[in-house]
Amino acid sequence: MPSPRRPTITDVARHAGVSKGAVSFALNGRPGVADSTRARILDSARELGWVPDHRAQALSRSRAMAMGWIIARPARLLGADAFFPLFLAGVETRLSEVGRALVLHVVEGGPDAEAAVYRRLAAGRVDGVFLTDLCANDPRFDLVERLQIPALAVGRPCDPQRLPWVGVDDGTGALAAVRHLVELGHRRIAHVQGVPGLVHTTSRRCAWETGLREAGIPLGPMVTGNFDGLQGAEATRSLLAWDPRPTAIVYASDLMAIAGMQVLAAEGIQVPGNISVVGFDDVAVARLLHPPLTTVRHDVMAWGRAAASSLLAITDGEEPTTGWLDPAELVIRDSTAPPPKPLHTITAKD
Amino acid sequence: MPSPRRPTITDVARHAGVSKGAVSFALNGRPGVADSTRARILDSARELGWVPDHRAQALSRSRAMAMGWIIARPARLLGADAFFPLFLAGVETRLSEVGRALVLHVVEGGPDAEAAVYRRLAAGRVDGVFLTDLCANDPRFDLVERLQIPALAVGRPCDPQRLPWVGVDDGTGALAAVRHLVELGHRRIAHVQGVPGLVHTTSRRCAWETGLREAGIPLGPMVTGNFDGLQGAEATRSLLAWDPRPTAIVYASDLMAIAGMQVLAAEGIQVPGNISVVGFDDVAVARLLHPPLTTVRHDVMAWGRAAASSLLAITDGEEPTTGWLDPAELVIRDSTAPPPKPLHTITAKD
DNA sequence: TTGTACGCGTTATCAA
DNA sequence: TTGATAACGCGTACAA
Repeated sequence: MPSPRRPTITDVARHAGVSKGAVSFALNGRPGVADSTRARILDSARELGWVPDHRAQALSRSRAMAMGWIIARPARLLGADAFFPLFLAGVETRLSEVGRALVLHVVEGGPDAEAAVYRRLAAGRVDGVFLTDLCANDPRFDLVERLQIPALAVGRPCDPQRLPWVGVDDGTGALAAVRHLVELGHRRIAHVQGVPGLVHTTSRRCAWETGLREAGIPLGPMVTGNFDGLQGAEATRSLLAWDPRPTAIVYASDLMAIAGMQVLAAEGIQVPGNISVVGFDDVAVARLLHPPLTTVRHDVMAWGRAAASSLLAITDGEEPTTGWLDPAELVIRDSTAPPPKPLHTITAKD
Repeated sequence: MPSPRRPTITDVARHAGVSKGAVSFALNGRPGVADSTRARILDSARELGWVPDHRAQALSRSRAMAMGWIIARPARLLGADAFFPLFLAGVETRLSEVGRALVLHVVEGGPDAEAAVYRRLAAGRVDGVFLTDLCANDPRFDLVERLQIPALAVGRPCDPQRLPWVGVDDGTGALAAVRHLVELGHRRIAHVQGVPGLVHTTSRRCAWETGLREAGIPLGPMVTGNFDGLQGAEATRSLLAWDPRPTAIVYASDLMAIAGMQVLAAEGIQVPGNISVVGFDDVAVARLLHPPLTTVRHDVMAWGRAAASSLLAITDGEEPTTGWLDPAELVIRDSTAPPPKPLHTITAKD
């Protein structure tokens, strides 16, 4: 059996008795082809089972029909990341609608390795890139400019003029969390922040500070966690050593909060009876915990969709939508409650 | 400022004073070019900052230099999936090593929409595809054959002759879980299975049945869950209504187990005091729960790496590694313990 | 509508 | 052995 070579546009042209150009016009729905001819061409294409060759199309259109996302992070951490799969799902659904693919790269090994991947992608592999995990003085801003590759920042860059961006204001949600705790009567509210340097770590911490300040509460203890939850456990233990001990802890991620709750449970500290806990992300298990976790939700899939739309606009030469999407919002469940003692120390019942 | 057009191979050739062909030979490290000439060409390329255009390379080599992974599942579920991010990370690290990209598609909307995406990818967008979420009589086997696109099954297909495959034997781990419970003295061991039809759902359930049979225990109650954890809660409630009530539950996923534990906690049932719980996957939070979850771990990243290696071999015309990787293994933590009552009801001191 | 040059790297052919 | 030349892959776009 001879290997049935995939039909090319030439085969379709011959079959329909027209030229290559006519086929191209007909299939891209452009004027200049008589209706009857167009119908004949479409029939031929269907009959032969012709599908445009992606490589040829990419070359002649000078477009890769794909977007790139480079994640510079130890691959193992992706398993514990709340943002990654949902953002990806959002991006993907949007790109699929217009026949674009997502080219994904996970790169470990420092800025040089990362830059090398950007260079590879810029050489016609993708039409644009998403920049996630923004940090202060992000070197990728220079990089994409030098590489002349369209880019979209996911989150608000420190210099928002430099690049189009789409962000979810997580500060609003974090502030709502602190206000919620203040309303419940908490005066000693600690914070476990995320990886230092990332803009969302900063924005969440600043929101926490703002919340305390507007309530006239001195800044409470703050410790630093990281991507996985393990640091959340350690951070929690160090907070418990504080004197006076915090009555509430605002974590920068659900995973750290979950790890923290385990430490509290192991120490015999009731949540929310003795200490209130707030997470961030609203991961799938958050509502399944005991107690269900009060947390801050952001619609990450919608974020992904919006980011994809913006990047598509950029690469298509249109004006991209840029700025904030719906802000993150507080989801109150059962891990927050009034603090154990009436208010402050004045009722020195201790 | 004139837009500094990216240099082409012709520019390099002119700069080095040789022909296009010579440049191509030199840069691909092939014989037929004098060492001095080769060095001159490489210098020119470096000086001009030339990087081969991916689109042109793909067209002339008739290779996309990318692999495809089509996930036919509601995008929203990716956020709660334990397999997806880790498998992806494993695939990605391997593909990156050889300069290949991963083209990802999430598709909702039934078999037709799915088939359409395979057709698109087969038209030169990728060189091969991963087939995950295998099910009995999987229609994709015919599809990839008809499309003549190299494919690798992730997991053991029902007909393992049909396609190269790489799997992790989760039955071994599930069986170990049941044996562990039997050794602890459990005689009423329930199972919450995953999405019906998937091969791993079947293999886990069969392992549970085998474990019970070899212990001489009649098959206990079994209920069906799904991808997200919510069904795990409902399933657990229905198991609690069983009489006599199970003393242990083996869940087909950690997420369902976590949801189940919340139900148990809400009902005032101690874990593991009253009921033992076993999960599956060993997600990041499993060890962070209270109590830490006994579960079955499979190295999903290694699975991804191995799958990528096999698919690369296939597309490179080599003999792919196929078959089982290291089996899943039981991780005993604190959610399992002897049942509350001595043995059965008869105290049959076998 | 047709014919054909073009995009750009690869490779077969052939001359030196 | 070295290297130039030209055909090739396949869809697009413009002149005719």
